[in-house]
Amino acid sequence: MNIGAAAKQAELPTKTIRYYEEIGLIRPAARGANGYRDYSNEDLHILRFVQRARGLGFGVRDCRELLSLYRDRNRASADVKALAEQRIAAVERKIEELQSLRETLCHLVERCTGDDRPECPILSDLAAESQ
Amino acid sequence: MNIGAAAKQAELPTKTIRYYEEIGLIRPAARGANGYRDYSNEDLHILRFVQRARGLGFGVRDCRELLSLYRDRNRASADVKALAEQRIAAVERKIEELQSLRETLCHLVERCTGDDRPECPILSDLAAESQ
DNA sequence: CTTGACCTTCCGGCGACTGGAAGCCTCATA
DNA sequence: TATGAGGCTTCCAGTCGCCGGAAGGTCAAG
Repeated sequence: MNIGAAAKQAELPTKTIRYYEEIGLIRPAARGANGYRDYSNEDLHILRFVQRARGLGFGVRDCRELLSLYRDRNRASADVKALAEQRIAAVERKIEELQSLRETLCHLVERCTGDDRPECPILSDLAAESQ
Repeated sequence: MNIGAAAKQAELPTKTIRYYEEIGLIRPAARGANGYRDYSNEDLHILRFVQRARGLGFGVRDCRELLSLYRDRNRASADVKALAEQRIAAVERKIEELQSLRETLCHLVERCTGDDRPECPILSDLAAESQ
C-alpha cells in the first residue's frame, strides 16, 4: 500500500507520515522496486495508533513511550495508565489556566463600552504602571 | 535605561525584547554612545503593554493591532473590544476542546486496571481497527 | 589592570509539522 | 506511442515565539 492510501486510512497527511519516519517515531517503511514506501496492515495499525494518541494530546515523546509499551508484551498496564494520568493532569492545568485567562478577559470586556470613543479600560489596564 | 533594567521592569527577558524589536513589534530603541539600547519611560509602557497582552494570550499579530490602537488617539474602543472578544471566543473553543479531551482520557483511564499485567484498554483503543 | 557583569550581533534549535520545488514513476486516454 | 494528470521521491525553507550559545565590545568595582 502506497503512502497516499495509508495516509487516507490513518487520517494523517503524507507529509506527516514521512516526518514521523524521519524523526524515528515510526520505523522506516519497506520500499517497493520503484522506491515507493510500502505499508503493511501492521504499519497501518501503528499509524492509526499514533494518529489517535496525538489526537488525545500526547506529544511525540509520549507517543514514543506509548508505542514502545504497545510493542512490549511484558509491559505493565500501570505504566500506560501513568502516562495517561500525566496527560490528564496536564490538560487540567491547561484548562484552569485558560479559564483564569477567560475570567480576566471577560472582566476587561465588560468594562469597555465598545463604542466609537477612544476611552478603553482594556488598553488602560494593559498600559497601566503596575499590575 | 539599559535593556537589562528595562527587562526587569517589564518582566520580559532581554532576548524577547530584542526579538520584538527585530520583528518590528516595538520600535527600535534609541542607542547610547556605546551602542547600547536606551529605554525611556514611554518605551517601558510599551514593553509592559506587550508583556501583559501576551500574558492574556494575544498573539504577536494581535499585539500589533492592540499597540496601533493604543497609539491611535482616534481609535474606537469598539475595535479593542472586538479583539478581546475574539480572544475570549478562541479561549473558550480551546477550553471545550480540552474538556472533551479530558473526558476521553478519563474514560480510558477508568477502564485500565493499572497493574503489572499487559492487558490495557488504553492501548487497545489506540490500536483498534476503527474509531 | 583585571575581573565579572553587562551589552552587542549572529546563528542555530525547539515542536510538530507544512509548503514548495525539482525530478521520477505510473496509469489512463487519445 | 505520446501525453497529461496525479502520485511518489528528496531536500530546503518557513511557521510561532522565542531561547541558548559563541564571539566580541563596554563598564564599574577592587
